Formats: sequence, C-alpha cells, structure tokens
Amino acid sequence: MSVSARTNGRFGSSDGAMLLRRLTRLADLLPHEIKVVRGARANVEEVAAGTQLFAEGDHLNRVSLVVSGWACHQRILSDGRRQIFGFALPGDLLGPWCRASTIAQTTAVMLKSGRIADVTFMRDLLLDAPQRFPGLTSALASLQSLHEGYLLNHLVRLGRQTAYERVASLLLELNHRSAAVGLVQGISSPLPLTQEILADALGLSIVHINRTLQQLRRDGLLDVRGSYLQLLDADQLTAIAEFQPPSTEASTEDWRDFRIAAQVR
Amino acid sequence: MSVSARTNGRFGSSDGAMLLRRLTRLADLLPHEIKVVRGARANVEEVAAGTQLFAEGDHLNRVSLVVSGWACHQRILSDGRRQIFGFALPGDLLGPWCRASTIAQTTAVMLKSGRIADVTFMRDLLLDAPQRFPGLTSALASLQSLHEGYLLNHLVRLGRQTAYERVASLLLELNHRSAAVGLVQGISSPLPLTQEILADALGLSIVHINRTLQQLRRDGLLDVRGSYLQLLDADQLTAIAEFQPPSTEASTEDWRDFRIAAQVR
DNA sequence: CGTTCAGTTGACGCGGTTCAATCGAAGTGG
DNA sequence: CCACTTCGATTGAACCGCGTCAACTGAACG
Repeated sequence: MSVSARTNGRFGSSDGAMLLRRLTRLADLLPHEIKVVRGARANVEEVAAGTQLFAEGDHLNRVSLVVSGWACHQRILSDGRRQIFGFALPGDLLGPWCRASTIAQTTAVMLKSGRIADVTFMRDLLLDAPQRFPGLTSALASLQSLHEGYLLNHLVRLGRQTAYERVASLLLELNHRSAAVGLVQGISSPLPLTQEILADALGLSIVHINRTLQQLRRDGLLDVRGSYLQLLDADQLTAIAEFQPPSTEASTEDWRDFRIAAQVR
Repeated sequence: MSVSARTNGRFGSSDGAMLLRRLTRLADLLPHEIKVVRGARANVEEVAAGTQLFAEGDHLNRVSLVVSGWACHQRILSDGRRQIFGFALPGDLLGPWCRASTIAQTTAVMLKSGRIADVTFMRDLLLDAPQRFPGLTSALASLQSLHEGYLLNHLVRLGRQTAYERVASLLLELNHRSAAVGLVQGISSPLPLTQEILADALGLSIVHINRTLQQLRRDGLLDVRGSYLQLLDADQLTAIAEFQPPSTEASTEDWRDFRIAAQVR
C-alpha cells in the first residue's frame, strides 16, 4: 500500500462549486448559507490511491469532502479477509458530519487518487448554531440518510441475493450515485474499481466476480470496459436486482416546517 | 402475521427508570435533564409479537422506546426472501431519534410481545434547544453510533464470515447488548428468536442454522435452550467470531468539552 | 384430538470457492 | 530500447459449504 504524495492546496472555486451543487440538490439553502459555503477556505490535498485516510479506532473530528477520486470504508479480519462497507464518490463526505467527533468504526482508504478537502468548518457551524443553518442541517441529514440506505441495500445484497443480483445491484447503485454528481455521460459511468475490490465489497471471490460480469455481458445487460461501466439495459437490471435508490428523505414540506420553526424563534 | 392487541397505558415509574438507566450509561446527564426524563409522561402500548410497528416508506416522526419485548428491522424481496437488518432489545429506540422526521428505510416488526413507549418528546427537546441538553444529545448520539456499529458488524458477518462464525458473532453481540440493559443472569441471556429469524438475519437457511447451532453445542461453546442462550466458552467464541463490541464513542472528555462549550454560551 | 408451529434429520445438488496456470498491459531498471 | 517484474483479468478443474426438498418429531393449543 503506497503512501500518499500530498500537496497542499486551497479550496478553489471549482471545489466550492462542487460542494454547493451537491448540497443544493439535497435541500434548499438560504442565501446566507450559500454565502458561507462559497466563501469558505478549506485545505485541499492531493491523495494517492492506496492511501489510508483514517483507521478504525482513530479519534475522528475532521470532516472531509471527496472532491475527486474514490474512497471506501472497510474492515479487515485477522486472516486477511476484507469486507468493504461502501464507497465514497466525488461529492461524498467522510467523517462525523452529523455529530461531534467520534471514534472511527471503519478504515477509509483511497481507491483512486484524487483531491480531499477539509470541510470541518461546515459541521462546526451546525454544532454551534443549528437554527441559523436549517438548509445545511437538512442537506447533511439527507446525506446521512442516503448513506444509511446504501448500507441497508448492501446488507440485502450480502445476505439474500445471488452473485448475479449483487453485481447488478451494486453497479446500478454506483451508476445512480455517479449520475447524482454529474459523472455519467449517456450510458457510460466511471467505475475505477478492480474486480478484487468488487469481490471484497460483494462478499464473493475474484474469480466469481469475473464470471458473473461475463454472464451479465453475455446477457446484454451491461459492459465493463477499462474503468467505465456501460449500462445496456438498465430497466432489466433494475428488475433483476430489485434496485431502489434510497429516498432522499427530507421532503420539501419537512424542511419548510423546519425553516418556519427556525424563523419563529 | 397477527394484529396487535393494543392497550394504552402511562409511562410508569419502572418504564421511566429503564430509559433513564440506559441513557445514564451512555452519557452523564445534568440534573435538569434527569428531571425532564423522569417527569415525562409517555404513552405506552402493549404490542403483540408479529405486529408491524412501521413499514418501509412510511413517514416517520415518532420515536419509540422498547420497554420490553424484542423487535427487528427488516426488508422483504418480491419472492419472499427476507433480510433482517438488526434487532431492537429492551432499552433500544426506534424511529428518527437523532433528526427530524424521516422516511422509514426499513420495516419494523415485533418479534416478541412487549411494551412500546412513545418518547418523541425527548427528540423534540433536542431539536428545539440542543444546547440545553448536552447530556441527552450525547447519549442519543452514542446510541446512534452503537447501532451503526451493529450494522457494520453485521455486514462483516454476511460478507466474509462462515456460518459458524456468523452465529457465534451474532449471539455474542446479542448477549453483550442484553448485558448492557441488565437482562443477563450468569451465563444465561434471553434469546426469544426462532431459528427462522436467526436464518433471515444471518443470510442462511433454517436447516443450516440448526446444524450450525448443533455444532457449536457439540464443541462445548454455547447452548440454546428454549428461549435462552448459554455462553459456555465466551472467550473462545469471541476469538472464533473476532467479535468486538462497537465503541461507546463519545468518551468522557468529548462530552465534557461539549458541556463546557454549552455553558459558555 | 387434530392442527399448527418450531425444531430436527437425511439425501442430494448447486452456487460459489480454491488452486493453478495463462495472458496482456503497464511500468522499471539497466 | 529491451528483459524483467508486477498487476489485473481470464480460464479450467476439482472441491465443498450451504441450500433445497422432504419427512418426521414433540410441544402447545383450542
């Protein structure tokens, strides 16, 4: 596992825009919330694939934004078996973004090199004065719900689905999440994951992942070429996997109630 | 699936004591926090086994305390395959206790009849004025972390452990959780679960759960009699399952920092 | 006293693992 | 620029953990 080559940089306008675009898709932000996010200065690091961002048991305070690259949460058993809990795509957060510091329950590792921004300031705003930032609160809560939903979907895959269904379901989810942050072009979405990584996520062997992907390809449902995934028959895949993206939670009404409550005070 | 026979009751002193004991083990409560919890009046219902408490997609606002009985979170696929995500023991909460209302991502079902108290008031206190209740905030956040940890442990079981390890790990966890709420007597802890339920939690068939339990019994590690579990060799079981209970998170220092911050304001 | 439900057992088969070898592409050092 | 290595993907053959099917038991219940 290589050590990262880290170069410090500043939260550029494009980095801030990515965060803002992500948040505004999750909840409506008030003008001053937009200003706070846009005006923030965050450290940005270039991080190499294989770099460990934090380990299980670490005392975690920092909240990080994946600006580019992919990461994952994982745990490794004493004999080397690895379970990947989930992935962090560009636009996702790592660390305790909905509460104060915690002890990490997973190890986070970069799977594809990219840029990581420190956005702890955002969480700290909410801890200090949640009433002033109802939109941010709602957006981060939605993000939390989404990630809970991903975990639950993953449990169903591992517990009750066949290899064929598991692969279909995970690839649909990753495509869905890529689409939500504008990474999908047509039927082609990025998939910077080796078959070994898919295997460790889906509780299968590398060999069987390989054969299952071939089967899906032969059935004309999808194609994995290089580090891109092509969804050739998304409808049929959705049916096979019984895939349902997690609800974005906080409906507009909820969040409006919350905003009104905040204004009254 | 039977419908519940519901009889309304009031939050008795023993119900309030159970909640308070649970919370004070998770964080130190300030005097006025203790008073608020103790003085609360909550509706309590008697709920039969098999009752559905809420379903996936439901709009959830209410926060419920399991006073007695056991419940679970689950999802069912179209062909009947069921995955149980986790269990709710006496002292556990159901519903959105760390945020405002959400859309349920799981279905909750009573596995053993018991009493369910409505403790939504507690969540609402925190939403209104988190600064006034740092201890409660911390306790509920710890509870959240614990449940996240249970989900992660469960993912490892389903993804990367053998049937033998899965059963050992789950039973250790349930014993551990039972102990935390004072339900364990000696080596004997309650286990009001059928083999079918264990199978649906662990992603195995009933038949194989049965054989695995027999193997564990033959190996002198544990015994399941009636609705009780006897741990005969907890150390060896812990080694086999590589079981580690989730960290209780918020260490005393964290929470003290938080309290000081709250007092300054 | 029949019915239902949880647990138990045996026989058999399949989905997925393991082992081992091969291949191509991408470095890497001389 | 070419051997040498490394890494990810691929393939075949043998094996096995666990599922499926089906039958049977005992306890609880009305």
